[in-house]
Amino acid sequence: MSAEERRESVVRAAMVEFARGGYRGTSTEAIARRVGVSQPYLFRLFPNKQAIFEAACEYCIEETWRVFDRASEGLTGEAAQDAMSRAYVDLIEDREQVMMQMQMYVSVFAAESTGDVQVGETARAAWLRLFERIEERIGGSRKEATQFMAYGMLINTLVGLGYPKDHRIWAEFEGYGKQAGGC
Amino acid sequence: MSAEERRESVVRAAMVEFARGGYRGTSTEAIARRVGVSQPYLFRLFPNKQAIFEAACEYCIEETWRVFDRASEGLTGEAAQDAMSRAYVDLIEDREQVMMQMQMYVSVFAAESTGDVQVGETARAAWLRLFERIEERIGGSRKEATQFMAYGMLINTLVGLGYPKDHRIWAEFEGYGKQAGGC
DNA sequence: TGCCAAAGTTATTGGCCAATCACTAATCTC
DNA sequence: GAGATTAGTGATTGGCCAATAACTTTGGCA
Repeated sequence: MSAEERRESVVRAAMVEFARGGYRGTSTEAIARRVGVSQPYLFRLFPNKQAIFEAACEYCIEETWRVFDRASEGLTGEAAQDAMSRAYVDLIEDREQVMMQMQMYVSVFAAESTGDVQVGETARAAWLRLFERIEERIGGSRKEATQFMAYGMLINTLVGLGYPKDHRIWAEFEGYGKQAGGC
Repeated sequence: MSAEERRESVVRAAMVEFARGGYRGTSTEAIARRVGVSQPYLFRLFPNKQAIFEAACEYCIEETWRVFDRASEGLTGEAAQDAMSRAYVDLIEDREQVMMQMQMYVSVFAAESTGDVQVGETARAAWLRLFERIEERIGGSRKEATQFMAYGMLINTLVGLGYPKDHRIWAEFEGYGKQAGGC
């Protein structure tokens, strides 16, 4: 397998592991095991652990956009928003995707505390890009986009906390744990 | 100082440290240093590190409610909601408070992966209690309460990512980085 | 076929950290 | 002021982990 292909498989594996354990709670050993290579080899593909984490963050945000994009292709306004809402409800079945997002959010502060501002800048840029793409797809309404993201972040929280699908806290989110949607 | 008083000062210090480093990224040594006691003494006050973390989670959620409660005392409906919105905008000046919440959200998944379901149950119960108190204060509207929480979680995310106050991403949140409020 | 570059491994190290143990200092109570 | 309870410390240990260095395997192509 080429280095480039390996790098991508590392990023995917890293996403799963980091989603679970966070930056500090995930060993490079665990990532390597999941990929099926030796632990030191990761350091041939990436300069250090931090770089793997950053790649996983970017990948995760891009992946989220791909899901929204595919779901709302050719749509605009409310129709696009509905389509993306439904897509997100599907996406969160994959708890790892959501948790990696959350890990990204908490890691910026930690990184800043150790003097590393790079992580924060990368993360802010990635998130802003996602926001603006959604805003555009919805039809340029900042207010709508903000609300869309707000509900998304609440969903992330509820997923993180692990409320079961049929818990009453999900009541306002039609379509999750039920048949069909349109949030 | 009595053991009970010490325990509380440990929890407060733990909140600050965990907010920054997360569960795995925070050493008991760091917490002890902040409190001003020796590291082994923490294990006289708490059975283990996990217990300190859980106490910090509960404290953090309670603290959040106290802020809302104080701000909206005697109010109901929209007035209460406005008051709480404004109070939250003040609260997030203290980035640690917000980050501890986020750490709590991401730690449940990690704990579950190691077979510990206790953390999750504690966290879900604490969060649900906060939600229901807010819901009641607002006047019993689940929809309004959900929206309130949703915007709260978005704010948490933006704080986590560290967008400066005057960044355009905050545009929808009147009162943050500006003079007055009413979100 | 033989070579070389890219892919990949084993062994190791130095640092960190939760938790335990054995011990000391202060405070209270009669 | 003795005796006991409570607050608190120093030293240690066993396990984990990021990163490095030195070495081996594999595949393509002249």
